Amino acid sequence: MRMTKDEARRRLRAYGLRVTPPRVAVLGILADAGGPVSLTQVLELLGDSDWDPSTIYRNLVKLREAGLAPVVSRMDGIDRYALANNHEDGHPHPHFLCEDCGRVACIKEEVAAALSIHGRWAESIRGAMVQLLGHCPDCLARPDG
Amino acid sequence: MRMTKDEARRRLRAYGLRVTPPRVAVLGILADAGGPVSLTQVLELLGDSDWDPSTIYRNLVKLREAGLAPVVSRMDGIDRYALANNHEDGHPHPHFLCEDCGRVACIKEEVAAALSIHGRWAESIRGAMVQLLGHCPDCLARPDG
DNA sequence: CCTGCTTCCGCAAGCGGCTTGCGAGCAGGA
DNA sequence: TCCTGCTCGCAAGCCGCTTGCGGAAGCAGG
Repeated sequence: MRMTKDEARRRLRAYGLRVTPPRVAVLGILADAGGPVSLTQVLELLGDSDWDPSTIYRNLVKLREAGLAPVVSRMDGIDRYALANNHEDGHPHPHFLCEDCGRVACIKEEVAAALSIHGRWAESIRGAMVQLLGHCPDCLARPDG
Repeated sequence: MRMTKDEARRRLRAYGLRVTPPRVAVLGILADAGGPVSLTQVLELLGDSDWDPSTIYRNLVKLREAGLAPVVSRMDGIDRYALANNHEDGHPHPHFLCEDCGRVACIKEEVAAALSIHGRWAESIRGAMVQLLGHCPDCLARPDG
């Protein structure tokens, strides 16, 4: 999932954004993560790079406004971003937040396939962001769950 | 959905909780609301009664620990409480948060019926709290949506 | 390379919702 | 009625998000 700095610069330009060091770094992190990441997670992954948190925050906002990194999950009130990937953008898949380990997983098939809904809420539900809160398979498997 | 003060006192006793004025008031509010309410909503509904917010918070915690008012939705990271009602407790139904009007609705039938899942995530999903984030039918119907 | 407009960055502060420590006060059983 | 332990009010703190402001940097055009 690696992304070269040149690739990052190219993408930023393509979306009409200026190229700045933190912006390139954030893009790289989103690419490496391979899943939805929150502002806090980005900050942690950046680690020792002394960029101001508000700078990273504003860059995430910019990236999402430009369409380069939409918010794919608002689970628990925390916005989580992911790189826009050609496919699966129009139809964001459900996400699962584990209350034990805090991991956010993408539930692509299992629920999405079952959402054949009728009635007053049909349109709302089809367009909604589906979020599931519970215990993930790994944590269920742990004896100390 | 009204609940008399005596009924509230009786319920508190039955769950092993002391009877205090704020506790009775909170119970009454949960009963009147008829839907999931958050700490903030309880405070608003209490209005001019000058109880400290932390008191109400702690009472909600107590009520949920006692099993009298479980958290039925953690949508957007905000805990929402509802009175324990004989039925439908073991199988909490999905909730829908409207991004326009902020209303939380209970989606009893439409999604729940469709959740026949197989595979690695089956158990997790069956036990999970289902949350949907989007635009409710009413807001979709408004022309200025 | 230099200029100048525009955007971005760092700092600092603030907000909303949740949470807790502490001492005074009340509920309720002996 | 008294005593013990739960509860209340106050104050502060935490966490994640958000914004105002002045100085710095990107980048298009000369």
